[in-house]
Amino acid sequence: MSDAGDSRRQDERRFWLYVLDVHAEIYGRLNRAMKAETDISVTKFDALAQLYRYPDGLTMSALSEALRVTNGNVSGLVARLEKDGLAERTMSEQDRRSFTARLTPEGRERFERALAVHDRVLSHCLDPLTEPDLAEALGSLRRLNAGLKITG
Amino acid sequence: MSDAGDSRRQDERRFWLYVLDVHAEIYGRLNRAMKAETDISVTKFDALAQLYRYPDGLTMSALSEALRVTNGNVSGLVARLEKDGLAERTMSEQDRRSFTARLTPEGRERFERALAVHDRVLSHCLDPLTEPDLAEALGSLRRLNAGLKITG
DNA sequence: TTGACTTATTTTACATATAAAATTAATTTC
DNA sequence: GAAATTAATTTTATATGTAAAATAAGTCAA
Repeated sequence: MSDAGDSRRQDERRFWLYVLDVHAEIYGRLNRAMKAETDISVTKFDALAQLYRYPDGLTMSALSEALRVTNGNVSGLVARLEKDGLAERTMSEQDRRSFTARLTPEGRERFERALAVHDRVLSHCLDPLTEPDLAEALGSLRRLNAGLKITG
Repeated sequence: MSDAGDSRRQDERRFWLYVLDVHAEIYGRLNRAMKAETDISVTKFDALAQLYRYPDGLTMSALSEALRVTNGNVSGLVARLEKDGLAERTMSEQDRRSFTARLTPEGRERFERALAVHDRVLSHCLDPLTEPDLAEALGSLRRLNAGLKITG
C-alpha cells in the first residue's frame, strides 16, 4: 500500500540526509583548513565577519541575533576573541548595561586572510557543481529558505 | 574589473549561506520538537537510527564511523544513551578491547516514536518545496555529494 | 520615590563536538 | 616469547551550543 505520500516522504528524508552530509563535509573542510592556516575556527570567522560588516561595532545582543545563537553563547565567544586579540568590548556611555564589540586592527587583518582561505576551500568544495547546477541548487534553496521564514 | 570568476564566487558564497540557514533552521526545529515531545535530541536520534538499522549492534568504532564523529564523542554519547536506558554496551567475547552497542527494547520503542515526530516536522519544514522543486534540489545535492566524495 | 517590570548581559549546568594523550588488549617481528 | 607496533576505546582539555537562573541597570506607574 505505497502511495504518493510515501514517495514524497522518502524524497524529504533523502533531501535532509544530503543537506546533513553536504553541511558536515563542507563545514568540516572549512574548519580544518582555516584552523590550520589562520588559527581561526568557522565559529570565530562568522563572528568576525559580522563585526567586519559593522566597523562601529555591534552590541552583544545584536551580534547574538546576527549569528542566530544565544546571548550566553556570544558572551563566551567574544571573551575568547578578546583573549585572541581579535576583538574588544567597550561599555556604552548611554547605557551601562550595554557593551559594544568591535574588531581590533589585528582582527580585521586576520579576518581578511581567513576570508581568502574560506573562499579558496569553498570553491574547491563546489567544483563538482557546474554553473547551471549551482544556479539550480541556489534557486531551490532560496525558495526553501523563503518558505521557512513564512511558515514559522 | 569584475569577471565571470567573481560572479561564480558570489554564487558559491550565496549557496553556502543558504545551506547554513536551511541547516540551522531545520535542525533547530527538529531538535526542539523532538526534545519537547520525546525527550530525544537529534544527536541521540541519529545514533539510535544507526543502532536500529543493525539489530545485532555496532562496535563503538563502527558507530563512530557511521555517525561521522570521533571515537571519543561516541564514548560519551553511548554512555548518555545507557543512562537514559535506550542502549546498552556489551564486551566482545573475541576481542576484549571491543564493545558492541545495541538498542534496548525501550530504545527501539522510543526511536519509533521519535521517527514519527521527525518525519512530521521535516514534512512541515519542506512544505514550501513543490514536488519538482524538491526533485531538483535533491538532484543538485546528490551530484554535489558525489563530487565531494571524489575530490577528497 | 519606590516598587514592579523590562532589558542587556553573564553565569551555570549540561549536551555535543574535536584533537591528543592515555589505557588496555591484540598482533607482529625478531 | 619479549619487544615493538597496531588497534579499540576512554579520558582530558577545550570549543561551541542551549536553556534557565542570576545580576545589574534602565523605565515606568502609582
